[in-house]
Amino acid sequence: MPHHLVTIKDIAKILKISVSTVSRALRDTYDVNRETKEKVLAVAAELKYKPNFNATGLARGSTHNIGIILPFIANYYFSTVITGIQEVAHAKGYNIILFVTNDSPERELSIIKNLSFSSFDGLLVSICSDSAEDNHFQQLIEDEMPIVFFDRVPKNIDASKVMQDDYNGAFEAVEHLIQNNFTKIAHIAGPKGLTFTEKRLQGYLDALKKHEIPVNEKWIIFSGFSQECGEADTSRLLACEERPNAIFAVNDRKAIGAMLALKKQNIEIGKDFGVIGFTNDPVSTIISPTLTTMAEPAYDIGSISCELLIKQITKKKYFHNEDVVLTCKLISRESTMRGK
Amino acid sequence: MPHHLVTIKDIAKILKISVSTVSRALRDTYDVNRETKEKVLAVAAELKYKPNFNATGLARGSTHNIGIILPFIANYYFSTVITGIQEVAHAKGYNIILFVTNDSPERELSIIKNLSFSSFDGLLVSICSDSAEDNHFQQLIEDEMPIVFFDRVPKNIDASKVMQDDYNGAFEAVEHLIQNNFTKIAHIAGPKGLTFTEKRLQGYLDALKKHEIPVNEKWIIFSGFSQECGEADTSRLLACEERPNAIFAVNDRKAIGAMLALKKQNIEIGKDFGVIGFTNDPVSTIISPTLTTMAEPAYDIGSISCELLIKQITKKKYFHNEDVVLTCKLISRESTMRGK
DNA sequence: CGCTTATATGAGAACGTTCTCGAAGGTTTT
DNA sequence: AAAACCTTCGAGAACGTTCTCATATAAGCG
Repeated sequence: MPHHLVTIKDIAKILKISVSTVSRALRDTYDVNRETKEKVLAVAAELKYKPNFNATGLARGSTHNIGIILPFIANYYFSTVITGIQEVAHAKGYNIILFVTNDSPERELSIIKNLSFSSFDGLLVSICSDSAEDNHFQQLIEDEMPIVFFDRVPKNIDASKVMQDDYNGAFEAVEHLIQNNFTKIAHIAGPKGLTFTEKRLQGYLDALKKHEIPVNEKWIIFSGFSQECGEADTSRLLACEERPNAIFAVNDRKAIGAMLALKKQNIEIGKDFGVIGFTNDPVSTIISPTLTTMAEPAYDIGSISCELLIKQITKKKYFHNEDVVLTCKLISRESTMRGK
Repeated sequence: MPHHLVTIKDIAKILKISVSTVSRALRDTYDVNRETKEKVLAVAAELKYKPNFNATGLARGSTHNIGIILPFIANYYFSTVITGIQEVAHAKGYNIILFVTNDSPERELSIIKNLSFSSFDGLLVSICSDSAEDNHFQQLIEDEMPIVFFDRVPKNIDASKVMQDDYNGAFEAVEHLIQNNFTKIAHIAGPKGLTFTEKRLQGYLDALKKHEIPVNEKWIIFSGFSQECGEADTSRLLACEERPNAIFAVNDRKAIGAMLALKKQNIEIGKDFGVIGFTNDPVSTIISPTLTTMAEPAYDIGSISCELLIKQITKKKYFHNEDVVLTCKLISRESTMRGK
């Protein structure tokens, strides 16, 4: 039994009216008789009519799709963001199409170059670490593609951006360490060049400044986001002639790496050495001691980005770029409760 | 500067040839002169021509999209599967469209009911826990929608399925416990009714049988997949008058929950009590003691499912359903190395 | 009761492709 | 030199919608 898709024509034929009327009845346009509209809807429901998005896309120049471009998907933060995006997209009748860059600028570029304009109403993007290629996004924007950046946002592009309050989050995290008597604080940072790496670094620096703690350049290390990086960075830190007694890590995975390195040297975390992370990845409650962290509103980042994008898509002409900054929340756990 | 999309017509006009020729030149069909083909490709590249997928979709009845329907995305297993899918989809020029059911049968149903047939060339699906509604998938299949199920597959549907070897994985896991002198083995299972819950249970039962260990019905608990469930199940287990001394958990998250419950009662894991999980979630190396587990080939599940689907899409007529079963691998860690 | 204005509908072009058919010209066969 | 074939291309329909325009009928107005 070959599946014959139900089209608007079938409905028209059954009711002996024209396709245009059916088309109008199916949408919420008003120049159609109440009665005929109801009839059409009834038949459509009965036949299980579903619109052909290719056809509507072709005719109206709009699809039901929004694209997401991001570095990874297999990690707590991003997969939670996607969940948030998915939720509002689904509610508003949009499909989401996923593009994963693996944090590779080449892959990012290739994705954008091959992007079929006609396939998306808009784009949600979190750029990859070394995305020097701001101008490709610039090109997209000039071509009037609605776009909102989240989390990892480019510096020099005028577009809507949604992110957490990295600066104040970092500031509070460091102050929390200080308040718990950890004053020799190192910072395991993210890769250079990423806006939020810089903002978290600045928060760290300013918190030290406020409390008149001198900055030790050797205690600031830039590297990737992985647990392994955190572990390696910490080993380097512990080899310094002047050892720190606390670490503020740019994210939880690196903080976990740090804890593993500390454990290997039998340093008692939370007592002799404080560790604080960023994100509130569920692992932070599983490791022992449990990890203090700045919780990021990942789900909200996703849902708000998506709402903003849809606003931009639908209001196109009257839309002004918006920056949304969401606050983080300190979650105090064992890794910073100083005993001494 | 309003963005004027370049179409096949533009190319035709420039070269003073017909659109049909351009269309042919752009694809790999052979009845076109080598020279003209090269000219067309050159102009297309210069103008940065990109095909309009809505138009090709309409004309050919095929899109470049494959849909993924799954319960969750924010967890190690599924996000890794998606990464695998994404990789081959991207390589073969397909986009992936994501639908998350949140493990709710209603949501699953609503997604399928609203699925626009014309938007997908095929579907990759992992059903949700209580998806009694097999017949909706059955309907899709009868309507000739290419579809392959992965991981959480329905029982009574004739379709391609890709999964890990749950039965033997469970069998080996339990044997591993026995070999390490844990013989009073409980099983924290998944929700009833899911095929892989049953297969893992059967592996557990048969391993006990082989080693002539009697089954204790009270030591088999069915519940959800979360860490909290694992913790609760374990508390119940420890309250039994006859206590087990080992747990085989249906997945790592529940195993972690179990470990947390055991720690609260100061039971020494790996020595007095063995715990083994399933999946090889990265957390299993972070918790202390580290968790022994059966590693699932999540990435391969994704990539193979996707390859199978694309094969089904392209060969439609001559395609026969395939079942692919991938082996699991025991990763032995601290939680099962008995001291006594 | 003829005139304008509203309301409701239909005819048909348009969106950007693919695809079928046939024609033109060239090459080989007989 | 006629017949048969091959290669290359163009014209135009088709895919399922939306949208513009025109038209038919009904309602309101002086």
